[in-house]
Amino acid sequence: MRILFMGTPDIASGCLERLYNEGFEIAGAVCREDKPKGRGHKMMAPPVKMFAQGKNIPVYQPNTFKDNAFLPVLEETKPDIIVVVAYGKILPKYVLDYPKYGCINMHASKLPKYRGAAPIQWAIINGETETAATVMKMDEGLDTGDILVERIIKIGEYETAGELFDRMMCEGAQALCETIKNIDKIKAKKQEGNPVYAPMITRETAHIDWKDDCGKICRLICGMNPAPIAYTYYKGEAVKILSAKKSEEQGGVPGEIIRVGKDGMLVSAGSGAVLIKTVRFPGKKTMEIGEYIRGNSIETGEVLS
RNA sequence: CGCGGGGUGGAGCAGUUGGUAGCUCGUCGGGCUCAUAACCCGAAGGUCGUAGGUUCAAAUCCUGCCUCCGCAA
Repeated sequence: MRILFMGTPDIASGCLERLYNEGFEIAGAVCREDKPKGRGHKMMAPPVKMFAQGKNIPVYQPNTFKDNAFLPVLEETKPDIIVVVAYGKILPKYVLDYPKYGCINMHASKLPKYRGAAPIQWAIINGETETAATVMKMDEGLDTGDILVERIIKIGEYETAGELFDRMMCEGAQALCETIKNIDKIKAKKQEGNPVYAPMITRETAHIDWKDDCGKICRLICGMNPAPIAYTYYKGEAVKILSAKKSEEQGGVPGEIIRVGKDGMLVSAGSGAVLIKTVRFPGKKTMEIGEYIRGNSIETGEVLS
């Protein structure tokens, strides 16, 4: 079984690593092109490329699939199956049809919920108590393929997107292994239920609306961690909030800082309040509120926006 | 050449008209208290990132280097 792997970010790299360690034959790794990233805008190779290069797996970074542009790679690698994890581009039909076993995709949600770019984050933001690592047979739609393997994952109350990502990577990789090993026996199931889309997370998604319920705000904070990080404005400066707990305390207008102590900063919400524990002020590193107030001050009564 | 901030006792910070290094917390000792992460008294602990330069004198001005971080993508 020759596998052509397609994926770009960490979660894809983790799955590729697992497949590699399981001994599957990886004919090649396809990922998006290098992009200028980080401080100084240096060109950075995506995680999948980094891993593949370390294992001497051929890396392909096509800029387009139009007009059979990818055909030479398919003919060169001759995959029996293509495994896709967070690749970031739509595959045209000629690619989907090329391998004997078609293309399978690991998607980080319990389909048909959270089809799209940011399933993990939205599952957390919306307060789902469980999600899944789902492997489906790809078709031409966006995450609309028939389900092959589904591994349910419980979501903890204050679980961050980062934590869920890690577990998703494990379960997802496991699901992929199961699928590939039993590809002949597995019966695909149609997705059942109403689809829900998980659009890309933008900067605005991470902006806290203090008129929301305290529980929702906390979920947003968890769902936006470790990226892009939920934020609010304190005296005109964007302050990122890494962690917080909900509180039943009432008082003040939404966004008003009720009190500040070493256990955190209590901020009034639309209903209830939020005890902010970890923050990052502009130019500063991430700090617990208790640490921050030793050398800096936060004024009670200010209203965050 | 994307923009920007910082490296000062264990932690977070102050300290630019250059001239004895300070604050909050923590730590250690003691006291108070039924008791405490609370309070009071006291103590220890800093080559001010590094290499040079200017100067009678530099944490503070100039230059190179190392290094950490934030934003934007």
